[in-house]
Amino acid sequence: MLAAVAKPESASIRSAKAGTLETLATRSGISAATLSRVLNHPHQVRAPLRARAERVLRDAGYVAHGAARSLASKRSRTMGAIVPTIDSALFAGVVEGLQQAIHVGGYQLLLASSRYDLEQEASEVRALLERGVDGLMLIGSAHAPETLAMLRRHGVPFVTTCHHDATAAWPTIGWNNERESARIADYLLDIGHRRFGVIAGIGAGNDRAADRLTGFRGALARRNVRLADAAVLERAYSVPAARQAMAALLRLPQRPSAVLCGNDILAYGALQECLWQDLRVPHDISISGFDNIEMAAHCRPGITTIAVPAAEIGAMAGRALLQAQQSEGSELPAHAFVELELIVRGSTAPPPVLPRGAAKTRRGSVSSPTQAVAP
Amino acid sequence: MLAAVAKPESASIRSAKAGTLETLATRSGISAATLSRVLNHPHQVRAPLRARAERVLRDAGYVAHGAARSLASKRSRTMGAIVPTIDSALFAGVVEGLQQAIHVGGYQLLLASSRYDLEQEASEVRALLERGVDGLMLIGSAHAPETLAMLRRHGVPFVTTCHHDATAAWPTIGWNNERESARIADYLLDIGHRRFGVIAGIGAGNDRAADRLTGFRGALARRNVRLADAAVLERAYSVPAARQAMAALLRLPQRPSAVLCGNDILAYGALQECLWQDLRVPHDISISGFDNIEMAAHCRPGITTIAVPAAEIGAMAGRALLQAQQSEGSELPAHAFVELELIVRGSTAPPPVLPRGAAKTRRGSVSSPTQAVAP
DNA sequence: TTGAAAGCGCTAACAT
DNA sequence: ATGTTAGCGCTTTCAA
Repeated sequence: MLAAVAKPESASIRSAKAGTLETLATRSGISAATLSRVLNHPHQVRAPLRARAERVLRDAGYVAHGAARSLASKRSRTMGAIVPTIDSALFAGVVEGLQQAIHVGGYQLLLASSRYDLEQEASEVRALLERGVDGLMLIGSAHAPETLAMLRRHGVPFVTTCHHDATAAWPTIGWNNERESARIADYLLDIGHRRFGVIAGIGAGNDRAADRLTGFRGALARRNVRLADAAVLERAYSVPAARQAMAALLRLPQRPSAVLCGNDILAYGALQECLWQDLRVPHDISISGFDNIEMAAHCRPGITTIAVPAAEIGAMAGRALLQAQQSEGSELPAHAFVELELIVRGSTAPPPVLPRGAAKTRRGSVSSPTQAVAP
Repeated sequence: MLAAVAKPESASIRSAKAGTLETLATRSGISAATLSRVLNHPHQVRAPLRARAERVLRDAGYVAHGAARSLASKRSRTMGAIVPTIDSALFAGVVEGLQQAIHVGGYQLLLASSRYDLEQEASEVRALLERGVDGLMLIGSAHAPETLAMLRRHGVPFVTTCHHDATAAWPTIGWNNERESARIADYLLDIGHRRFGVIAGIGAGNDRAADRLTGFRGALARRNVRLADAAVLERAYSVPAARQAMAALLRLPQRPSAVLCGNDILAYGALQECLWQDLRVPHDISISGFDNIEMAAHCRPGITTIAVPAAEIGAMAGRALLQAQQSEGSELPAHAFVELELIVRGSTAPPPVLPRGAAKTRRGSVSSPTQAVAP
């Protein structure tokens, strides 16, 4: 079956009837300027005239012409956001929160995705700048030099989220990924683990993934726990990739008693692989995640993780951007630091007592808390 | 710490240096018209001049002013999309696919969410129309009359996805929810189930949810299987809501041997509740979903469901919208019908033989295949 | 092929 | 408080 894709009856972008302010002005006797004022600064128009104008507008079914409006007012009433991918529980939550927040200010959201590629991000920034966004939200601290240059030149207010960087020249809204992931590692160390594996996100162009890995490494190093290179795997955030990585870790001569994952997707995949191989989690092996996506709470066992308030982060970004509109050139609280919560679930427990584990321990020692995993 | 949200050094939306075509024209000796042509219709300008113009543009770091451009050309190079919520694996996938598809045409995505509210949707449609979107994607067939009226008046090309309606005056891209859900019900009937429970999405303002429920009902009716009112629950798409619903179903005097769920989130919650109550799935009870979100494949047992190619749906919508731009007023293939696949996983199996189930069967009959669940 | 000129529809000074 | 006027920066006839 063939049908037009809802084609206009007139070639014009707006139907002839729809009318411009000019049209309505001549037709109603109220000047276009007043009509415009009623739309933008209602209290500047005295009540009776305003009421009349409102009726005229409503009766005509008037819909403003955004482009003309932006051109004249230098504001698009549109905010931009660029995320690595929309198809992620974390970023979808952030975007949803952002869009709800700017919505209350009458703003719309121009959304793009960078696919974890900083060049792509730069190109999207340019595209959104061309569309005249009044503000912009980006993810993380790693950006192409060109991105920052364009942003600076245009002077568009922007914030970055899901990380924290007190030294950044712009506001950041989020948490310290390195510190938080160190926290999970510390927790596992505290309950006795000494042999670790890591399934991290791919660090290239992804500061959050890189920082989380750095956090894992740092925490272990501070407790003199060695982490072999072969026990650290970087993988794309997908369940199959994580399963494959976990399978590799399980093949290591010194099987880890705990596997730190860069996010919950990776943790979930790791968990599935263990269950598949009839390993008991957490009895045989502990697994931790990051983000606290819905699945982490609902799978069995639940995944020990760090809870990230995705929607709230987005909402904070939205409010900051909104605020930047009003306070033209004024100072704003920046670098919002978000406290995260460690959520302990069933995927982690103290390591097995390894009584018969002599074969796996280098010196056959049964309890050497600072003993590291061999390469 | 206080810091400006990346405030412009100049009050203007664009830095003084950035330059307009006019500026560049006087500065370079090439007219603004030619510069514009180089940007929009390069082949209309002879190579040498074009090359020079391109250098001028590049050296100046020229970034077009979208509003001015839209005003003059009557095209915004922007597509709109309104989904019930972004924070859903299905819609996130659709949006991601849509944005990738329009990206190849140089279009950006203006995204809004309706929160499953048709009035809200109408308001967002209006906002996007004001922003001058060149095309629009909506979800489903249920829309406020006002929504359709505005769309018609503006003549903006639009498509609706995730449903199929051959009678619609605009293109629809998707599948027949009623038919597909009937398919799942038929499958469960085929393997022997006769006592059903249903956990449906909330049908008000959500044609997909309503259609799926209709499909379940229809399939059972055609096989003369009764479905008690008490065995049909409508719930928001959330795991806790689904768990609560499943708990209610399990309390029914005639416990269902199979529970049809409106989507995978509901199925997942239902599954969790069963596991929680130490029921074996599918041995004691079968559960089915819809959408085939990632979790459905990876939980244990996996959820029997209908696979929806979310990203592909979005991409199809994007391509249709793109096509509508070029073929001004021409005919387009519409009502794309997408075939879905039934994926059988571990959450469904033939019903228990109920040998000792006399207490639960009204007439104590052991095998009455067409016997329905009592109210 | 290129340039000059006329808007696109609105907002914001500027008058009154 | 309201109307008149002058652009906003671009695209697109229209001339040359």
